[in-house]
Amino acid sequence: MTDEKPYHHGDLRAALLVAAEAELAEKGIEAFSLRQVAKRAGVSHAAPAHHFGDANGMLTALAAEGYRQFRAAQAAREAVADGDARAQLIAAGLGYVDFATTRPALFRLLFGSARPDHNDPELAREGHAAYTHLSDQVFAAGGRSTVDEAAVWAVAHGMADLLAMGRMKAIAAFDGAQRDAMIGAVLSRALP
Amino acid sequence: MTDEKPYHHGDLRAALLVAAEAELAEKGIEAFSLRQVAKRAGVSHAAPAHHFGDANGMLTALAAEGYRQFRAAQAAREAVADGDARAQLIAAGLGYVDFATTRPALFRLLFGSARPDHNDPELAREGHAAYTHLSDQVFAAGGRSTVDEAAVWAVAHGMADLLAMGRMKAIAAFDGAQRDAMIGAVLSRALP
DNA sequence: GTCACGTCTTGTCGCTGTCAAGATATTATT
DNA sequence: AATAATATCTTGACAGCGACAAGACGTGAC
Repeated sequence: MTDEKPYHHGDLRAALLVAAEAELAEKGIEAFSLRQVAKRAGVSHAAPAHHFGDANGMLTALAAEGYRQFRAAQAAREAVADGDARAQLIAAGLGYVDFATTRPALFRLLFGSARPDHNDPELAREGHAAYTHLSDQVFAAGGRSTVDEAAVWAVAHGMADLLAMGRMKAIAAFDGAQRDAMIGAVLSRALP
Repeated sequence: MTDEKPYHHGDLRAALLVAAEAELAEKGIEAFSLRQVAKRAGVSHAAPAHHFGDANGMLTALAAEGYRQFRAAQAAREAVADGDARAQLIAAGLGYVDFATTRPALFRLLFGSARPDHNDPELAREGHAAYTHLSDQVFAAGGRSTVDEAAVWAVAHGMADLLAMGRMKAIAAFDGAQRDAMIGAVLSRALP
């Protein structure tokens, strides 16, 4: 670690993002406070402004990081799944749900908040990469139309969102292999 | 209308809910302000407290009203659809999406916000009624398992959420009958 | 060694939600 | 009918918030 503290405080931008994710996970997006993030990182309340502009800028940067974690969650499932295209698609869907249930506040930041600026170049790039990954897998697994794409995405996203919000109790009641099997069964229907 | 103005100002509770819905639709839930709602209704900033307790209490009452509109949107589609159980289920799904796209902020209040208190008796009752309606239709249309229920709900909710947030551009690009046909095709896959 | 620049702090502003206290209008009691 | 009790609404205050301005501080360039 040679370039760890290039300036006064260290790599404050990265430290603020870590603090922001923790704050978001604890309080939820509707109680997210920029000043609390600054306090958690041990800096003054105006320090974040220089790195992110304003609070939405900080959430935009956090969302970009969130998309990387989102794709990592899918990659983790794909790595332990069978190699055929259909199994890989199911794995990606399970990773989609994994991310939503283990990091619900971050998931809502990505898909259910108006605060991140999705026109920001970095965020747009990460979001597009996530979409492209799913889309590619749909076509690799035999999908041929926009409807195929929409169906797979809708199923994965719907389960992810409902489980993240604690609404789908019929499935949330299970865990482990049973739960994966149920989610996989639902995902399977999207692509005939 | 004999009992329209039983007290000082009139039926302030109802007037506040109307103002709150307008405010929510214009500003979104993340910029929702109780004081702005009071100003819109022409009362002091502390007037809402007596009727709703606090801001979350007001959003709880608004969410209960939202669930009634949610079911009304489904009923409107069902009324003009064929009578067989499967067509009725598709219609309910189309109504689900209609509500999300025509009232996105209210939809997010119901399904994507931590602010309404879902343990509130009225809200719990309305939410349960909405769930029961969809569940009944799934079984009427031949569904037999928890997976059938989850699949239909996930598809409808996923499309609704993604369209409400403006994410599913492939389908948002269409409108009218074409759009209904695509959404209906996606819904159809959930129940084999 | 001095200057310019990037980084962070302090202080201030208007706005927010909540609480306390008081004013006003309706209803109940006698 | 007069008075008491209660429900409704207003005013005023408080701490916390995001944003902005000004200044202090450390770093690197020349």
